[in-house]
Amino acid sequence: MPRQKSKNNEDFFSSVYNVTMQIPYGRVTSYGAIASYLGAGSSARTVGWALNASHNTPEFIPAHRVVNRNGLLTGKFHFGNTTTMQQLLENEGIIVENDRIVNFVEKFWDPLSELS
DNA sequence: ATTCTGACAGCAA
DNA sequence: TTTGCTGCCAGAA
Repeated sequence: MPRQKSKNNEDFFSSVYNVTMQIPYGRVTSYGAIASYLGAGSSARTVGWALNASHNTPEFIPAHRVVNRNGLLTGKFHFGNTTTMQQLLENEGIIVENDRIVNFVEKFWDPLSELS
């Protein structure tokens, strides 16, 4: 049961990466869900900030599977081209329309429930 | 140490 | 329904 806020072997960033990398193929989650799972509560913004730095990590972070609570691809501008994120999602069988995941509820993957 | 900003979320108009 | 402001946490200058 992860509850350690600070003073952990893993930084907040690493924790975010760890959870994000565990998102199953063809599934998505939200910043708030990750923040909630990490115990950050309402620090969803920080999660996004961490993913922003994910480009600096040697590991591949499926950040395209992380969207806001509305299922909007708010971070698509950080993938170089605004179409990259959508392409990646559609490649995984996720329908994206108007920068929004259509069947977001079906594809939603909650670390709180799935990962415990 | 202080201030600003951010790939969010929630609520008020 | 859409727009805007506020709260939240962590990092960079």
